[in-house]
Amino acid sequence: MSSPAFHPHDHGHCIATALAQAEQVVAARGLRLTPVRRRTLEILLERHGAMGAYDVLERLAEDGFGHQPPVAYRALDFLVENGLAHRIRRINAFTACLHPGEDHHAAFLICRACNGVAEIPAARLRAVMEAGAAEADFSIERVNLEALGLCPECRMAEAGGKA
Amino acid sequence: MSSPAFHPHDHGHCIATALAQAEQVVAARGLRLTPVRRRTLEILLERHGAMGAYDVLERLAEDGFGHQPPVAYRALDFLVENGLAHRIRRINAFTACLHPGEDHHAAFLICRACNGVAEIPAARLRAVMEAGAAEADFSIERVNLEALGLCPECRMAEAGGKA
DNA sequence: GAGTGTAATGTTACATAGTAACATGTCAAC
DNA sequence: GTTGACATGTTACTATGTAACATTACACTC
Repeated sequence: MSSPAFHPHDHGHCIATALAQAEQVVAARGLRLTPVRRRTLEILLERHGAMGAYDVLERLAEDGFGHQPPVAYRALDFLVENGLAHRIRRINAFTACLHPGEDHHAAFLICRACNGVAEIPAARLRAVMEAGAAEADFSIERVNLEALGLCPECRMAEAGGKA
Repeated sequence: MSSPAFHPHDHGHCIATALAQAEQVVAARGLRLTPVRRRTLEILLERHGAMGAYDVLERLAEDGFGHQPPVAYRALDFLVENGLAHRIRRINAFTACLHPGEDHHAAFLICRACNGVAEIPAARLRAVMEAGAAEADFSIERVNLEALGLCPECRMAEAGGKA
């Protein structure tokens, strides 16, 4: 299953795996997964949702880290640059990457109700995009592939109206 | 050619066509292309680039319209909702739609150097995205498909370094 | 052609998101 | 034990986006 985000699963396993992989990726690049960075990743991993930088910052502050925006942005940028997290422009938020190190291109399904984010493989999407770009003689460096909608749970809730 | 943005062309024609089509679309929906809205569209159409809301606002203010952010955001939102313009999240900007009324799904090629934006057809991209979403039982409502990179001109300029 | 309802425009005031610049701290290597 | 590089922290600010409400324009009715 490519996107467990919207289905029940052993989430502790998600976290452990992702953290372990993160350690590897970072070590392999001769970088350091410092306390702030690690904690930031953990915060993102706690749920399959997107979090705004300021929400992350609040959590970091509670844990004794700095209280100012750059603290969060620096850690988040580090994670994004190293493929350990993704930035979701559509909602100005960040989400942990579930399979880092695979140098994948991901696309995102964003639930507008619960803010959940599922990551789906985007190799084909990327290829199609490249083809379109080639026609315009445009060279792609990065892509943002994001869809907004409703996850199964929230769709049921909306349709049923059984609050 | 699907994306004239990065190639020489009769730009006056672009503008005239888009404005005429805008009139039609709006009329067909029983809405009004008021002065602010029309002027906002013209401003966007002046170039095949993306403009921030505050840049648009500045231009509107010069022309005697309101000076406050909601003035620009309302006009821009109106245009986006009616398919006359697109919002490019990646760079927090807006761009005129070159073929409104076709109820198309567009993807965007954004030049990071000159801020130019080309619109490419995204029917296939959308279909691929839908397929991925279906696997996760996710229902898509809107998509953002954006690529950042270099347009032909800017790539030449960068490569050559012949300033 | 005065009155009324609705949509559009305008304003103030604020909320949220992101960054530049610089001071301080940490730590490995020499 | 000093140096250099990187990481963390701060202040202060810029940029982007909205909520709430006052005012105006306009179509429609009587």
